Amino acid sequence: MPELPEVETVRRDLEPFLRGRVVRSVAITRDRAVRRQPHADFIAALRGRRLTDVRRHGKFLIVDLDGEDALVVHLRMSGQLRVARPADELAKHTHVVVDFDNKTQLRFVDPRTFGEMFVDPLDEHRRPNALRFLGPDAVNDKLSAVAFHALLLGGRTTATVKAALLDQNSLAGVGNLYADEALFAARVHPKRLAASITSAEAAAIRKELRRILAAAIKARGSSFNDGGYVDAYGNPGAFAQRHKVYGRNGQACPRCGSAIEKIVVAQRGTHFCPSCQSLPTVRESRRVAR
DNA sequence: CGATCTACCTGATGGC
DNA sequence: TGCCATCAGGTAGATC
Repeated sequence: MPELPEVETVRRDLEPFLRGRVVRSVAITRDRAVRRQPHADFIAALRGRRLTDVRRHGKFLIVDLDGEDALVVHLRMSGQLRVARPADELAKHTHVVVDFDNKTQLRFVDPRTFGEMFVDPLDEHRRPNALRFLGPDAVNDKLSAVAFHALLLGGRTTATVKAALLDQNSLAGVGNLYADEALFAARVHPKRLAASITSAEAAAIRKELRRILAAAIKARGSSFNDGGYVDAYGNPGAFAQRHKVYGRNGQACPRCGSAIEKIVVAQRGTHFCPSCQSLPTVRESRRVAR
């Protein structure tokens, strides 16, 4: 499932490929792939436009058009953006094909159809209107430790720290996998109340999160056998083998040897080490018991 | 208001 | 072997 490192890898693949290209035609073969606007509007907004840049905010890709709007893409669970030539075999679940002026194509492939594309106006900060709700990007250098702590607290009362990390309105880009890995590295229990996180703990979570995201980008993301995430050329990333807890329930904790457990937190499968991630206080345990 | 629940999907997996 | 039930997961929108 693409999260920040995977989307960033795709962005880096696509930038040299898309920059300067002019859209010749657009074909939508699955209605749901473009659902925020009429298909005709989407196609008309793209045809004849030149692509000037490829950016990312959280898990959203933003492809700038020459003007005041952008093509926005979210891969959700199973979406892929693939570069291709017109003669290349069409993969199953290909829902959108964009043809360019140099006989190349960008293809949107998405088995679970949760992903989507849309064209959206940019505001004065060149942010798409629909992405105004997003918090700062998780790898934004300007996000200080103090600001990060404030984001985690965020007026929350009963929400867990894991829920806070997953909240894209607070912090953009962290999904289930990297939330688990960061909390393990920072030795913070996923069920801890966000409101109880100290500044020292927040600093540790921020530091580990940034370290892990950077390492995952360097490894070109996390891929699984389910064929979910691959880069723009169809190649898997190499970071999954370095996961410490995600998908490793029952295995030995690499730090203390205890068995990794899988529980449900914030309605998500959550992996953690019960002995070396600080336990919630008794009072917190009672609050988040259900 | 914050927090939680549900819908949206399909491929993979497990049980019988 | 085949069939069915279950699960996974990000976000929007509804509900608590």
